[in-house]
Amino acid sequence: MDEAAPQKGTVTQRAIERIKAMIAEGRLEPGERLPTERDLAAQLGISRSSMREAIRALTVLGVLEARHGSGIYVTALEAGDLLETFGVVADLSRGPRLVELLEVRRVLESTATALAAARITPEQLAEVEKHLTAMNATDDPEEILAHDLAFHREIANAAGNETMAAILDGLSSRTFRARVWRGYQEEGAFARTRREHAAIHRALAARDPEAARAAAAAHVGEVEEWLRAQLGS
Amino acid sequence: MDEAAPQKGTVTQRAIERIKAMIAEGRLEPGERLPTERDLAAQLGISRSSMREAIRALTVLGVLEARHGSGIYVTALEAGDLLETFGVVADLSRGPRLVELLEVRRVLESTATALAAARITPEQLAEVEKHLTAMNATDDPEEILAHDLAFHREIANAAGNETMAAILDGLSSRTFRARVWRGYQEEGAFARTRREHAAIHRALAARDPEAARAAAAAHVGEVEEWLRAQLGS
DNA sequence: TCATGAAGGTGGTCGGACCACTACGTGCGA
DNA sequence: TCGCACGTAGTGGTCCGACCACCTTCATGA
Repeated sequence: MDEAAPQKGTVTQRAIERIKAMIAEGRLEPGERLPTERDLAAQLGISRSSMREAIRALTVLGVLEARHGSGIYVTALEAGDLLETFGVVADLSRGPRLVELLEVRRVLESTATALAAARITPEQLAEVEKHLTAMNATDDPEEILAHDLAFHREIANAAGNETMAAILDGLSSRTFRARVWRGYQEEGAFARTRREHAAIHRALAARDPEAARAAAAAHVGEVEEWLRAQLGS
Repeated sequence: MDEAAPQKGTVTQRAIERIKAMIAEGRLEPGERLPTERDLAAQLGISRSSMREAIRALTVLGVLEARHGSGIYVTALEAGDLLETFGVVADLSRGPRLVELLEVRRVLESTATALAAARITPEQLAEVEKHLTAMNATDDPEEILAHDLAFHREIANAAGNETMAAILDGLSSRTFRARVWRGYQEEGAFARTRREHAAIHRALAARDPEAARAAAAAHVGEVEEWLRAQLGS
């Protein structure tokens, strides 16, 4: 009775779609445990090998999570889970595409910073300050980079839009920033970066969304312009 | 005990990282053909099964492309290839996260429309008009949706940022819009949508970026507000 | 010269075997 | 009775070998 199977694509691809559909239709809830690989394979009438490939694919997409010895589970399906793969884009992009990514980041980062200025709590602001001072208190590039990332991440979180924060996180993935900032900082951009960070912080403390937007846009824009110039030469 | 044991994660996961690194380091160029699955597995000292899972994972991420009978190739690594998975996010998001996604789309769409107003060519503008009139000339929801998507896609392309266009494409994936718009249009929003689309087109034709930005923001914002209200009730 | 088809190579699928880890219940000892 | 160690079943992780489906290439012959 379960014949009439449309032979489109590979069996693995079909399995991926089936599982995705099950989740989209609500037949599988976030956090729920799936049947075993062996059972799932039997249900869809495919081999365990093919089913494993499908599961692996959905795992890297952040949809499923496999726990060795325990079972396969649907993730919480939160923004962070599903947008983790965004980092891959940033890591594998080169040349003009890097500028485009920074352009997207400038747009989102400025908006997020503006929102944060209106919504940030005193606790979150204190956290931002912590990373700001820590960033200025060291000369270790690695440490600076880490606090720089945390600085912007905290702001993005304060904006109250998890999806936006997750995208920005991907756009600022460690390897991405390391690649771009290495050259940028070598040109003595430390002082400028500090001033820009200070300006962002001032705008947040003053609860001034427009100033925050401008400061964030200028901050990312500086890097963007530098990179554009680099590619031109 | 163990000497130089990189035993972190599964072998498949390590294989994924290895291949990704090879591409990031430029040892594999876009479009280049990889060794066979069997050779790759031998090179990394793992089984073909595990290697296949790694390849499948990178395939769904849009990094690799497997051609049956021919070989495995690195994709062009363009924005569209890597951001195809973005649609999964839109398809599997529910509740409050849908509003967040629309918020992101509002920010990016308004920026893209503003850029398009400054950069769009007469040919592209004609294409936009084509979809606008086609959209208004039918009552078939499916057709309207298709032209609606094409309308915004053409504008995003005219903005000149492929990455941004690809993200917007994912945020407007067919199933995503179908889910949200079904209810939205049922409330007789057709007339309002037409007015908004007309306003966007006018701004584009007038090469007025600020007007275009405002019109696009209002357009997405309407849906956003409606969805927010839906979730509240 | 060009259509044809045979052959080899490649990804796709399958089934089974075994390993590594987890979860849970049993039973021992305190 | 309680607590903990241990054993055991079940699960995902890995490997192997075989075969199938498809593409590419090239020798063949009209």
